[in-house]
Amino acid sequence: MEDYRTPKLSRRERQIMDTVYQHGQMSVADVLENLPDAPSYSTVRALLRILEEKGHLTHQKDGPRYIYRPTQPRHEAGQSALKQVVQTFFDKSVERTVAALVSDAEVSEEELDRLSQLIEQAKKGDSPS
Amino acid sequence: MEDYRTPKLSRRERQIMDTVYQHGQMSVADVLENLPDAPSYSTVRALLRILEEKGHLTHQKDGPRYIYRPTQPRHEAGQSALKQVVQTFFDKSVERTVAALVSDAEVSEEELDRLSQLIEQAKKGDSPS
DNA sequence: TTGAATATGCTAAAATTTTAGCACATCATC
DNA sequence: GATGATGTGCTAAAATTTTAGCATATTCAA
Repeated sequence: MEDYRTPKLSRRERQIMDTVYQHGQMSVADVLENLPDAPSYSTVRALLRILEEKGHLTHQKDGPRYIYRPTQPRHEAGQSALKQVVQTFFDKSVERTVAALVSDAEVSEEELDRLSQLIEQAKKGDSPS
Repeated sequence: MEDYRTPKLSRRERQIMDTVYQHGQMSVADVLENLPDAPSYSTVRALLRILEEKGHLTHQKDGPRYIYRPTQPRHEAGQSALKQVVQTFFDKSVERTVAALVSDAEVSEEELDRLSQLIEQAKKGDSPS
């Protein structure tokens, strides 16, 4: 599946994809509300149609209205987005990236504990190649 | 400073900013080489000029040519980009984000150790609010 | 010091993106 | 089963982005 962050989407298209990923699924009205510099209803519909044509969204009917969802699973798109950031800003280093994440403050003591556990698990569980 | 990932940059502009952040600083020719679907030399120059106008890049002369650098420090832009991804794909949870990072595999045993240390330091060092 | 190579400055056309609006469908309710 | 509210389908104009090209400056080496 194509990463929607590859440079094939326009500004508005990307905005919309981000919102939809964040919310899981959305009606046209939902998207409109969550869009910066909100354009018109028509506009949003047009963009959603285009994104569906390109294969990034699907919709299903919910009574009278369409509900849109991403076609690519969220965790997959997330991995891909993350990878991009790691590559662009952190020299492909997971370590540096985590450092940035925990230095951002607002990470509680508890969360740090859970992070420790997380990493311990990773040490055991994963393929020790 | 404005985040260059806010929806104010066009597709090409964002491509260029990413490359420049990744490389630190670049000449026009450098950028051209590193751009997907490479356009013409003129095109790249035009885009760089625009990005400079918008305040995202500066240039200095290196002999005959211009060398471009981001105006916003890399670590700052990185934080900001990271934040966006965390928000969009990981419910604003640092924990989930780190989980995704270490589950991507290709994280060596050693690196996991360093991550442990990193977190231990964070526990001590940071403001224990 | 002159010429070739390699830069940038600037302008305008082509292509794409973004937007709005009209026509028609569907739904809920009175 | 009319009617108002709220949907979508489709088309085309406006705005922006993306591109290329010509003119001019600078550098470097013979």
